[in-house]
This record gives sequence, structure tokens and C-alpha cells, in this order.
Amino acid sequence: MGAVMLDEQLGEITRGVVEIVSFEELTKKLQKNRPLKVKVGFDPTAPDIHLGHTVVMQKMRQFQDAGHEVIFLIGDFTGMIGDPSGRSATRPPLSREEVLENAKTYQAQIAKILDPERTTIAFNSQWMDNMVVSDFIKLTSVQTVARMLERDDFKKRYTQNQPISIHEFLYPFIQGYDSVALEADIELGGTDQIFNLFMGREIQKAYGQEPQVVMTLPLLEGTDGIQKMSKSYDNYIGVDDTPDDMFGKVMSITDELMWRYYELLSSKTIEEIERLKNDVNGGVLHPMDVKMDLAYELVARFHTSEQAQESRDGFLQVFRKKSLPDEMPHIVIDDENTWICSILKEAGLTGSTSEAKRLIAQGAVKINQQKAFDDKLILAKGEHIIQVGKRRFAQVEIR
RNA sequence: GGAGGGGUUCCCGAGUGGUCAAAGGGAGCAGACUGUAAAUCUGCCGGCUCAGCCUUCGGAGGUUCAAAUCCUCCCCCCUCCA
Repeated sequence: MGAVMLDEQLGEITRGVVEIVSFEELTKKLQKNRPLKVKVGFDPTAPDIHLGHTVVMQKMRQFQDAGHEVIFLIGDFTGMIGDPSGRSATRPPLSREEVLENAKTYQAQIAKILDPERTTIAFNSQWMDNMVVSDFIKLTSVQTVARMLERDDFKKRYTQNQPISIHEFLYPFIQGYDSVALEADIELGGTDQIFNLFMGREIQKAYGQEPQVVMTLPLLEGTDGIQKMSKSYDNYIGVDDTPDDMFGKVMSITDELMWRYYELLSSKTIEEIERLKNDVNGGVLHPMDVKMDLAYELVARFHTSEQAQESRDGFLQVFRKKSLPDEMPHIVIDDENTWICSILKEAGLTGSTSEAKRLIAQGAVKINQQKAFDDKLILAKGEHIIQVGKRRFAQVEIR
């Protein structure tokens, strides 16, 4: 590899990265002129890949394109024990079948970003299942309790009298040992993974391996704009979300957050994004239009540009012209005396009949474009369009 | 093993016998205003064909006309001591 190619590769690979430990080591590894093993771990309990994941996956893709080997490591071993990191709610352990099922879902979804031909999917149960206790104790001797308590979330919980169970201490060792088993050259992760990533280095050194280079990537905030995007906070946009959902969710983020999404998700360059920002601030461009472009780009990436076009049209129709969408769920009610609140619940427009009743009282329900205030209403036979709030629609047929 | 503190509705957190489906905040939802948003204001925020009823305050029993609140046993968490 020549000096020019190396520089080019370094530039691309380090773009958008928060921290690299260390740049010198990375350079040396790249000069080895062999495909490097790039490891990234994923949790098997939440098989839905969302935009937050794609930040690191995009980076994986760049490594692939540069000819390196990417290992998509599924932490099924820990998943089968039951990772308690949600603190109060101990997650139920997954069975082997469930893990495999989730892995399949992963495989289907990662194909949207990674090159499946050049992606190795690995499971850490492959080496962890057979580790004997004496070996495991030896592994844990690499680190001290004081060092473990330095970790941010442990420290926080410890000082706030929150429980920390022993096995939570153990997970970083397993993750670190995964790097030994895989002989990882590089490990990528979100900035919240720093501790675990460094653990990999320590453990590799203890096992006589050259320590992996650690690269952290920014965490994407969820649609609430506050917490990191995560399924458990219900603030995520999944790559498998329907085009309309995805478009709508992107449009619902704040103008402020939109720029963060541009930076971390869009294929636009920093300069282009700056120009957009200036134009919006200067009143040349409308923030809504800029947001729609982002929504379009993302839907087009994870679905198709045709679908992105359709979603945009549908969005404009519903929100700008305040007319009805072309397509909506269709449900059939066989009993013509069905209570309106039950219909709302059956159609999935509300979570319960109680909620339906409340929403009607608040004027949130429209039947055939007319606000309905009577929760005793009985719909006549035939087709009705029911709307709840701004974006929930259903076509109901009473027989 | 000992002493003390604690487990409340999605989250945080008040509540020590009736006025408690349970203060307050957050999140969420809806209405108004907008640009679909943000900010702001307002309302809702366990379920049920619903002016009534049913199920909730770690679990199981008990006392009482009446319990999240009192008693008994159990489970879990935290701190200090051993």
C-alpha cells in the first residue's frame, strides 16, 4: 500500500469518529497490507436495527469497502443468561431458538447497509459455552474491582446506592475475551462502549495479543432529542419501519435535532450541511422542506426512492392539504350495533375503549371529516372514515 | 449473622386507616397556535357499553364497616457493623 492510498484510507476511516486509540496503532495496522479484522458487537435481545445502529454500521461499511473483514458479533451467550443492564427489569433469558431467530432478522436488516458477502456473523457462545470456570476466573484476574468501579455507569449506580449485580461486572470480561477469540484488530462501538472496548485491549494484552485499536462513534439521539436512540426508550426509527412511518418519524423531530441527524446519517458533506443551515437561518430555505429532504433521503436509502416519493406525497396530502391519505387500514365490523369506542379500539386507533371515550370528549375523533363528540354514537351500515388525532386513520366498514 | 433505610400507577417521586385510581414532575396522547415541528396555553393520562362497576401501591395471609397506609410471614434492594 502506497503512502497516498494509506492517507486516503485513513481520512475516510477516521471521519466522524469521536475517539481513536490510537491513531499510531491504526496506521501501523493498516500498513500490514492485509485485511484487518474489524469487530462490532450487537445485542441479540433487540433484533430491530434502528438508525442509531446505522451510524456504526456505516463505518463498518467503509472498512468493507476498503477491503477489510467485518465481524458482526452477536452476543448470544450473554443474551442466553439474561442481561440485566435495564436495572430494574431483569430481561428474560433467550432460548437458543430465539437467538437464532433474532440473528436471522439481523441478517435481513444488515443487508441494507453492509455487504453481506463480506460480513462474517459470529456468536460468542461459540467460545464462551465451553469455557471452564478456572479459565474464566483467570480471565477476571486481569482487572481489579477499583478499575471496574471507575466505569461511569457503575460509579454512578454505586454512589447512588443502586444495585450492581456481580454478573454485570462479568460482561465486560466476556466482551473483552471476544476480541481475544476473534483476534480483533479493531473494535468499533458507540461512545457509551468506551469502557468495554478498552477492556478488550487489556485482555488481549494479558493473552499475549496485540491490542485492538478502539474507535468510538457518536451516539444518535432518539426522536425525543434527549436520550440515545433505543428500542427500550421507544424513541427509535427502525430500518424496517414502513416508508410512511419512517418519513413521519423523521418529520416529527425538532428542527434542532434535524441537524444532528443530518450530520450523523445523511450522505451530505459537512460543507453542504453548513450551507443548508445558513440558508435556513437566512430565511432562504424553509426548515420543513429541509427536513423533508432528509426524510426522503433516509426512506430512499432503506427502502426505494419510489417509496420515498410516495411517502412524501402522502405526507403533503395529509398535513399540508389536510386531506385524507390514499391508503389506510381497512377493518370490517360485523355487528351494526357496535359501540363507537369498541370500534376505535378494534381498529387500533386507540389502546382501550376508555381512551377512546376520553379522546372523543376532547374532540380528537373525526368521523367522515366531522368531529364526533358523542361517545354513544352508533355508526350506520356502510363505509366510514375515522380519524383520531392528526395522523391515525382507518377505514371502517359496518356490515 | 446484627442494626437501620427502602420496594407506590410507563419513569422519578409524595402519600402512615376513610375525602386514594392515589399529590407533584417527566414521558406520552389530544385540543389551540404553527410549518408536521419547537416554545407556549389547556385538557387527558388503569380497565370495563363507563353518572356505575372491576383490578392496582414487592408477595401471601390477617385485623377492620373501611387498608397503599395497621399486624404476621415471605421475597428483593441499599447502607453500616460482623
